Formats: sequence, C-alpha cells, structure tokens
Amino acid sequence: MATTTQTAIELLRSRGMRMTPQRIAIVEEIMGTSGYLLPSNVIDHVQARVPGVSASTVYRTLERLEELGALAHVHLEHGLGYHQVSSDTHAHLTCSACGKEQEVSQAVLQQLERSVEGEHGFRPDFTHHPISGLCTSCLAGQRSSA
Amino acid sequence: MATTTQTAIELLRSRGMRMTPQRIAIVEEIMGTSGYLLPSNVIDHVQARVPGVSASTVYRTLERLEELGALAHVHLEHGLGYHQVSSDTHAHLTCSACGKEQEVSQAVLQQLERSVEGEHGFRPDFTHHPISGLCTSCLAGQRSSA
DNA sequence: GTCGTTGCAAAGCGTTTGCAACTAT
DNA sequence: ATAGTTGCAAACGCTTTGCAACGAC
Repeated sequence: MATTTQTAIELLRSRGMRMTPQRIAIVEEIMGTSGYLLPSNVIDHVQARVPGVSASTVYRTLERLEELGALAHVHLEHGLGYHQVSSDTHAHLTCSACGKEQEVSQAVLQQLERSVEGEHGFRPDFTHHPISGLCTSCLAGQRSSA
Repeated sequence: MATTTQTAIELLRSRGMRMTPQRIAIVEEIMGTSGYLLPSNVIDHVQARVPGVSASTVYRTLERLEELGALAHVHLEHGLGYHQVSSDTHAHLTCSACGKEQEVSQAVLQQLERSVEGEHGFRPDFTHHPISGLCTSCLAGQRSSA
C-alpha cells in the first residue's frame, strides 16, 4: 500500500501536479483508506499530520485529484464521500432504517449491470450512488411491528 | 389529478395538519408534478401563486409532508428532489456525461430488486438514489474519442 | 525565476432556527 | 381560545473564492 501511494504520487507528478507536503498527505490519506472519506474526515486527518493545512487546500486538492482520475466521489446520505479508484469496484447497500452498510457481491453487481445495460443500453455505475433500502434485520423488525 | 390533490389535502387534514393556503399550494404543486421538484422549484412556483410565501415555510412543509408519508425525497446530483409517493415506483438512470435521464423499465427494476434481495436479504429501494452511468450515445462518443 | 499552490479571511449558498404575530380549527 | 403555522431575519455548516505570499520545479 505504501507502494501504491508512491506510485500515485509519481503518476500525479508526471501529470504536472506539484507534489507539496499537503498534497502528499492528502494522497496518502485517500490511498490508505479502503472505503470512502468525507471531506471533513480528510481535513481532520491531514491536519493532524501536517499542521496548518487549510480546508480550502483539501477541497481544491480533492477536486484536482478527481480531475486527474486519481479518485472519485460517491453521494452519501449527507454529502459527498471520496474514495480511490481501483480496478475492483465496490457498490454499497445502506439501510435507511439503521444506517448499516454492506457491500454488493461482485456476482450481483455484474448481474445488475447486465440487466440495465442489456435492456436500456445504459452502462450503470453503481459506485456513484449507494443503494438504499432495508437490511435483513430491519425488514424483520418492520414485519413484527406492522 | 385535481381529485388526487383534494384527496391528499383531506387526508392531511384528517391527520391533524392545518391546511393553510401556503400548504395547499405546496401540495398542489407536488401532486401536480409527475417527476421530482427541487426545493428551489417548489419555492419559485409556490411564490408565483401565493405571494409572500417564505422559503422556510416551504422547507418546513416538505419536511412535514414527508413525515406523514405524502412525499419522499430522492438524492440528485446536486441536492434533494421531492416527489409524490405513488404505487408505481420510478427509478432513474442519469447520464453522468450529458445529464440525460431515463426511467428504468418495470421489468428491469423487478429484476434488480430480486437480484439484490435474493443474494443479500436486503430490500433495495431504487427510487431513493438515481443510478448514474453512461447513456447509449455517450458510450458511443467515448468509444470513438478513445 | 516561473507559475502553480497555499493560507487566510471573506463571501456564497442552501437550509435551519428563534421568535412574535397570525390563523385554522 | 388554543395551539399549530407563518414570515422575518439571523444563524448555520459546508464549500468556494480573491488575493498576496510562498515554494516545487
């Protein structure tokens, strides 16, 4: 993972980004996280490592990194989350009742993609928005209380 | 549709809501729209009919109406949209390149629901978030430019 | 040395809140 | 008459922007 971070930094430098300590810390933060981070998370974590980093720098850097394809955002219930772009995509199920999250299996994910693209000619990206709904336990709870 | 609006108003009144002219205008606006409306749309449209309605009243009313189950929200690319809750659910595909929207067919929608619930025991609600991706024409464009 | 990047502070934007006046019931 | 509702204005939280100083290359 340190390797991946190094690779990312070199790649970004080769694309013309000036790799300041602030940016390096931000890249390390994102590349070292498997899930997503809220901008506020990034700001907190990075400020802990590089005192004085301003929030605007984090916002501007996240934006630049997304432009360069180094990361992507997902629309969460309360705002945006950022995550690295990797070859294996993760789609999330978020329970609207209890907030619990789980990942969609690769098998199901491919099935969903095939269904949509097959019928609509539209190539869906299930990572950009989570899938809301009710998890097993909340479904059960709802049944008993109804 | 006027009938539906009337019915909704009576229902809300019976649930203890005081139906002020402002609220009636808001309910009419939502019930008369098949898709979703942004809060700013509702504010504009309602202010055109009932001069002086404040934005806070619209926000508060949308919230109350959602609590009472008269409407629901969807997470759009740039904020929330509100729509009436009806028996036939609509899921949307939004192209991240051109912004075009299309509806998911009922057949595919049921297929998606079965896939997710069958494997994960999670009952998805594909109306709460749209499905991002690339539409047919943007897929074609991407291919030729790559 | 150049020009991209930073921190700061201010502005922006959509949304929420406190409160006194108002009004649907 | 009573309590829910309204409009206003201020507060809010998050994000963006202008700008002069800074520093990666």
